[in-house]
Amino acid sequence: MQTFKKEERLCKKKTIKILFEEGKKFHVYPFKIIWMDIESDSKYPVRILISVSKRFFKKAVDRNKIRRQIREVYRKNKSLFYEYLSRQKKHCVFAILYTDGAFITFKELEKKIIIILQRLIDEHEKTFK
RNA sequence: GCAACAGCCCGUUCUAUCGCCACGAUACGUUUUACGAAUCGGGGAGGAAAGUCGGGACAACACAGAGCACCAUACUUCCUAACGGGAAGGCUCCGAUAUAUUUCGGAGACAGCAAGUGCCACAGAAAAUAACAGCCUAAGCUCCUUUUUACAGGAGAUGGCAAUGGUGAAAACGCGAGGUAAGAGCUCACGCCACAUUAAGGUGACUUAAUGCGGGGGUAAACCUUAUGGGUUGAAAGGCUAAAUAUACCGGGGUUUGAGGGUUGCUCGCCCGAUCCCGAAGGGUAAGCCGUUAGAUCCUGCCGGUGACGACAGGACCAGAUAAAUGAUAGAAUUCCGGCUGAUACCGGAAACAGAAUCCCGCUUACAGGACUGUUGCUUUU
RNA sequence: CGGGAUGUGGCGCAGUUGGUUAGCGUGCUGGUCUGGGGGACCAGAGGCCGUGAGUUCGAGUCUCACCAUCCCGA
Repeated sequence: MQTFKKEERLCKKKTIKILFEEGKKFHVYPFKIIWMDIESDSKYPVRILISVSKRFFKKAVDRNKIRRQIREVYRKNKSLFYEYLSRQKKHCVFAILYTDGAFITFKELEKKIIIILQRLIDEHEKTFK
């Protein structure tokens, strides 16, 4: 299912605060990923936060565009990560931050996101073995 | 037909696949409400949503009053819920055309320096009381000379004057005549300006004409004066539900002889009035609903008005998110740019400015391209 | 959403009530002292005062609009 509902987004202020204080981080240019494991009884295994800083893109239109493209790519490719987590019976939250001042094309974006999801699985395996 | 200027309006479209947000309907599950997932239906950024520069609506608190501050505005009339906005008009200045002055276009924070105070660098005698240089010394005073013995001449003191001073952004209304010892709006004619009165036109600003009185440097985006207006706060307003608890303890100060609070900033006055303020330290919560989208609303027609705009009739319901929806990809069309060409075709690239957050009316700023209207110029055809 | 501050040589800052030629420290360039470096001394360059209008005889300064940066308020 290539959906992206409210339950799949990270909305709780408290959770966000904890994530930024205690989450594990890695970089895949031009992104920065912060993730952590949580206890939850939601039917969706992952909650995600997408952020594009005002520091890199001054105009709201540009920020919206990048955020929407990231969301779109994630929506289409997330099944990989979902299947893995469902097998492990784990829940996870992560934030994906765009940390560069230039645009990249949609196809490049797609490649990067797939790399990120693969890396997340790897990191997750390392942590819980 | 082309070009320039001004005004006004629009501001990409279609298809496929996969999504997001709220609403309505249907049947289903848990079953009191409500919630959950499913299907269907129609809806989902802008002319500036931006800057947050004005003004409102709305909400809470306050609302015997007086004075002083403070802030805003500033030609007139009208429009508007209101405005620092808009319309029409007046005046001043600038540009063009013809050169009496008219016509066209543009700009103007456009009340008052003749209410007071301040400031005006350098230069210059002097930047506003008129001083200095200078000119004159008539009348009256002192001395001297000559002698026709007083009418003269000279010097001094005393007094008068604002013409001359060529510097400056700016020089004591301009210019001419009279007048005088020398001079001066001191007087007069013409002209400029200010004020007052009257008459005519205009709702009015104002215009034209006459009479009277008068002479004034500039600067209020200098202080200020005058007139008018202004209660404070701001959706983080405010209301409700849920959850959670502790005015702990310590230090300082005040107090029924009136502390403290409210009343706009202050003073007076008025009202309430018995645990009140400050510091330090600590405990709990920080989740959701209403406000929140039907309104100074939008569309069409017609009428009134020079116009901004208003009245009437009919129709429509048109975003409501909240770590924040309104999208992504692919293809096609349309427009523009570049390459190539005699021209099409073809290839490549681009599609402006920009994203609602309580709502509305303005202003300002950004903007690819296009449509319409008007004026002016050139050209072609009839 | 509301309120406020700042913008001046490369960098950090002064600049009064509009006035003649916009200063200071540091850095830069050249020279002198030294055998050389450091250091000291001397000289010099470098500014349309964030941008654009307006008021004024004359704006870094006054007024308006815009741009950028920063801060405060739950």
